[in-house]
Amino acid sequence: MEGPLRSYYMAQLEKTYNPKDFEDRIYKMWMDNGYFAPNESDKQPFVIVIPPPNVTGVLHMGHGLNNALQDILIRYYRMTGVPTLWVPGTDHAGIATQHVVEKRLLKEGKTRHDLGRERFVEKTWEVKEEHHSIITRQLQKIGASCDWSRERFTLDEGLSKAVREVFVTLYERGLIYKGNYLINWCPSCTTALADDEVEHVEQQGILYHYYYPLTDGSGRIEIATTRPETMLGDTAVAVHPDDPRYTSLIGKTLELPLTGRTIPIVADTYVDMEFGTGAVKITPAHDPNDWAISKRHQLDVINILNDNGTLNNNVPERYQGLSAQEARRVVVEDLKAGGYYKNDEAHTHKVGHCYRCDTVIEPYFSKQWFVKMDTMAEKALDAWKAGHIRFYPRKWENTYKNWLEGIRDWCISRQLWWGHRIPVWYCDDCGEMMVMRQDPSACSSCGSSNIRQEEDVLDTWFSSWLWPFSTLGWPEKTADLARFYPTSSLVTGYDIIFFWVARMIMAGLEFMNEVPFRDIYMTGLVRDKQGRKMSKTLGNGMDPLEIVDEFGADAMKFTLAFMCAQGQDILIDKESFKLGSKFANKIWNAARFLLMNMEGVKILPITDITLLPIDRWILHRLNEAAGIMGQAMKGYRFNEGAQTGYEFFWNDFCDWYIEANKISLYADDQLEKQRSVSILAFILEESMKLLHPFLPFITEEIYLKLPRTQAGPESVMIADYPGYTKQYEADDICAAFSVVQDIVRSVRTMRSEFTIPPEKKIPVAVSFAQGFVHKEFVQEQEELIITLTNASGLSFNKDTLSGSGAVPVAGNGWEVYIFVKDAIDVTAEIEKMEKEQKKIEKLHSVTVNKLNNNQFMSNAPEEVIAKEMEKKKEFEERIEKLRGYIHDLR
RNA sequence: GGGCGGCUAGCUCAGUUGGUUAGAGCACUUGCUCGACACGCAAGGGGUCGAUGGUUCGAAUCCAUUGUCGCCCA
Repeated sequence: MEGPLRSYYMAQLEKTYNPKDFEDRIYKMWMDNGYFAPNESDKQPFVIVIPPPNVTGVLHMGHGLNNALQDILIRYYRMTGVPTLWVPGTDHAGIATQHVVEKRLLKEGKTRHDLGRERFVEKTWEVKEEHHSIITRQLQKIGASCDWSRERFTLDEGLSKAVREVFVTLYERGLIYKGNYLINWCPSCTTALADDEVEHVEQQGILYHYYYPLTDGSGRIEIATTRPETMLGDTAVAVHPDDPRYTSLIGKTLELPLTGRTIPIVADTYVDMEFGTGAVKITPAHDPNDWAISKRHQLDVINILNDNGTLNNNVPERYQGLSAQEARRVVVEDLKAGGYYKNDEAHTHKVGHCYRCDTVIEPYFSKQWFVKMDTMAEKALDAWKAGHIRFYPRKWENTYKNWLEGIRDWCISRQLWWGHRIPVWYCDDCGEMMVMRQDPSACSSCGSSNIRQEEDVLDTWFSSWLWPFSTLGWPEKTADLARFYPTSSLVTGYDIIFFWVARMIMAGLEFMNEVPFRDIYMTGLVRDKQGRKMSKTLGNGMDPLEIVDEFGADAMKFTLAFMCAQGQDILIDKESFKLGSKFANKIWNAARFLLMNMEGVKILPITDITLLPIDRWILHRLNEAAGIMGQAMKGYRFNEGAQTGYEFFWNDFCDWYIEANKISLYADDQLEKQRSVSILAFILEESMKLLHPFLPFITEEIYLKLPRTQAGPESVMIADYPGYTKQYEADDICAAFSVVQDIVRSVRTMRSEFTIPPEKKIPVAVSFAQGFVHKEFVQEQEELIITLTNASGLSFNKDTLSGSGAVPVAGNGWEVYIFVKDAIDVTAEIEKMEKEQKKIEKLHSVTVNKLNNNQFMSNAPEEVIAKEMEKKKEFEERIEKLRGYIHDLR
C-alpha cells in the first residue's frame, strides 16, 4: 500500500473548482480499492452501525447531517490506523412501506385484499428492491464511507432469524405475553401502535356538558367530555372521594341515556375536582385513564368500535356502523332530544395522532402481543448508572432516565402484512398455542396438521432494537460479532431515544450481556431559518442531493459540521451551504497555485529541508490545529473541528504563510524556491489529511495529484492522521511571529485609513522598547514586513522618519511609523488618538484597581496576577506613547 | 401538571472546568481586476451577553427569582 515517493510533479488542476468532475470518480476509486473495509490491525476497532433509513423513503437533510457526522468520525478514526467499520443498512419500515405499496395499488383501483397476503408481500419486496438502490446511491453521493459488503436489511434472512430467536427467547423467559388491553389504534393504518408512536397535538375542540339521571330519581349528575359518542361505552361515572358535592352519591347508580343501561358512581382519587364538573364518565375500552380506573373498581369493559373506527354492535342499533364523527353528531342530537343536554364550550386539548399518517388515534380494546419491560429497563438504567454508556450532550441522560423509570409494556403486534410474522401457531383442533424457532408442520400437542400461524406481524422497532448485533451476524457466533461488538458510537437524532436508543441498550444487555455502544451522540434537528421542522406539508424540506448537485458533497458535509453545535438544532437554508462551497473553492485555488509553482521542481523530503522561523511557525500552527482536532473528535465537537481546520487553512496557511512564501517563489534563487515549494507541499499534504474527514472528495483529489514529501499510501483516506507532536512545538516563535503580524496589520490599517493606494510604496519604521524580547526576530523579518505592507523601505530607527507626516502606532513593546506626508488630517488624527488613549486609560484603571485590591492579590492565582501586572505595564507604556504622539502632532 | 433547552453583533450561531480588550459565518461600510482564488484580497463599523437580585477579589459563564420562545413527557 505504500506508494513510491513521487518527487517530480506534472499534474495541474482545472481553473475552477467543480466537484462534479471528480466526486463520483473518487468514490468509485475508494470502493474499487476496498478502502471502506476495516483493516487487519489488532488494535481496538472503531465501529458505528448506521441508523437504518426507511428503505422506501428518501434521504432528507436530517439524514444528510446524521451521515455526514458519522462519516467524519469514521474517516477520522480510520486515519488514526485503528480497524474501522461503518455498517450500512436499511429498515423495512412496516407501516410506511405498506402505505407506499397500497397507494400504488389504489391507483389501479385495488386494495391489498384484492391481491391477498402472499402476492401483496411479493409486490412489496419488488418495491423495496427498487427503492433500495435509491437510498444507497444517495448515501454514496454524499460520500458515506460505509462498508457496503456488510450491508444489511431488517427483513433479510439473517436479521429475521435474529428477530425470531429473540421473540421465542423472550417468550420462554416469560417476557412476552398476549392479552386484551387498551392500545392505540390507527383507524387509517388499521393497526395497533406503541405508546410512543402516538403524537399528541394540541387542538381546538368542544367540551360537551350533559346529564346522567340518578336511577332513584333523586336528581342528576352533570358530566363534561370532549368525546360524547364514547358515552355509549360508559360503564361508570367517577368522582373524587373528597368532593363534598358528590360524597352522598357514591355507591348510587345512574341511568345511562340512549342505552337503557345502569352504571355505578365510583370514587377515585384520580379525578380532578377542578376540571369540568368534577364528575368523569368512565369508558374503559376507549380511554387509557378510564381503563386504569376500571381495573381498580372491577368495572365492565365495553368495546364499541370496529377495527375501521366505526361503531360495532355493542351499541344500540341506531348507532351501529356510524363513524366516530357521525356518531358524535347523532348522539348529541339524541341527548338534546331526550332533555339530557346542557351546553357546550370551546376547549383546547391534546389529541393523539398517528406518527406515520397523522390520523386521530382511537384508544381501542383488543388482543395484542406485549413485551414486559420492567426488568430490561432496570438493567438499562443500571448500565447508565455504572457509566457504561454516555450521552453527548449529557442532558439527554435525563430523558433516558425518566423514560426508563416510567417504562410501560411495549405493544409489539401490528395488524399489517409487511414485516416479521409473529412465530406463533394455533391448533384449530386442540387449541394449543406454539411459539416456535422452526415452522411447525403439525400441532406439538395433538399432532393435528390443522394449524395456522398468527396473522399479526411485529413492530419494525422489534427488529431495529437488535441492529447493533444482528447486523454482525447474531444469533450465529460470527467473527464479526466477536471482533466488532460492542460498537463504539451511535449517532442519531434525539427524537428516537425511546423508539430506538433505549431499546437497543435493553436488547444488547438482554442478549449480549453488554451495552451495544459506549457513546451516544444526539444530533440536533435540521430546521429552516424560521426554526420550523422541515416537513413535506410545509414544503420547506431540503433534498441533500440537490445541495450536493449545486454545491458539492464536500460543501454540504463541511457546512453541516461547521454549524453543528452540540445540543443545538441546526437552522439552515440553501444559502448556508455557500460557507462550505467557498471554503472548498479556497482550498482548490490554494492547491492550484501551489501545484503551478511545483511544476518542474524536484520536491525535497521534509526531513531534508532547512526550516526558517516562519516554517517553524506554520508547523507549530498545524501541530496545534491537529491537537485541537483530536480533542474535538474525541469529544464529538464537530463544529470545533471544522472551525479549527477552516481557520488554520484559510487564515494561517493561505493568508500568511503562502503570501509570505511568495517572496521565495518569485525569487531568482532556485535553491530557495525549491526549499520553499517543498515545505509548502508538505504543509498542503498535511492539510489535506487534516481536512479529509470534513471534505473527503476535494482533499483526495488534491492529494492524488500532489508530490509526496514523505512515505505514505496512495490515498489520503488511509493516510496517517496528523497528531500533536512535541517536535513541532515553537511557542517562542509563535509569539514573535504574532508581533510581526501586528506590525503588518497596523501598517495596513493606517494605509487604509489614509486611503493610500495599495500599489503606492511608503516608508515604514519600527522601534522597540528597551530589552524587547522579540526585537531580533522582527528585525530578521525585514523583507517579509516590507512585502506584506508594500513598504518602500523598513528602518529600525524611527528618527529616519521623524518630522512632519510620520504617523505612529503603539504596540506592546514596539512602535511602528509610516510616512504619509500631507495626507494627515491633524485634528482627526489627534481625535482618534485621544479616543484610543481614553479606551486604554479605562482598561488601565480596571487593572490598577484589581492590583490594589488585597483580596484579589491574596485570592487570585499567581498567573492571573502576573498577567494583570503585565497588562498594567503595557497599558502605561501605550498611554505614555500616545501622549507623546498627540504632543508631537500639536 | 412534571422535565429539558434557547435567549450573546442586523441575521444564524460559537464561547470546555468562572480570570481575553466577548468570537465566527453571513450581511453592512471603505479601498482593491497586485502574476491561486471577486466563491477573492486588505481594512472597518456594530454587542452594558433577556431582566432582577445574589455568591465571588473577579460572572456571558455559578445560584435564586422572573420574562419570553420552543421541545419532550403526563
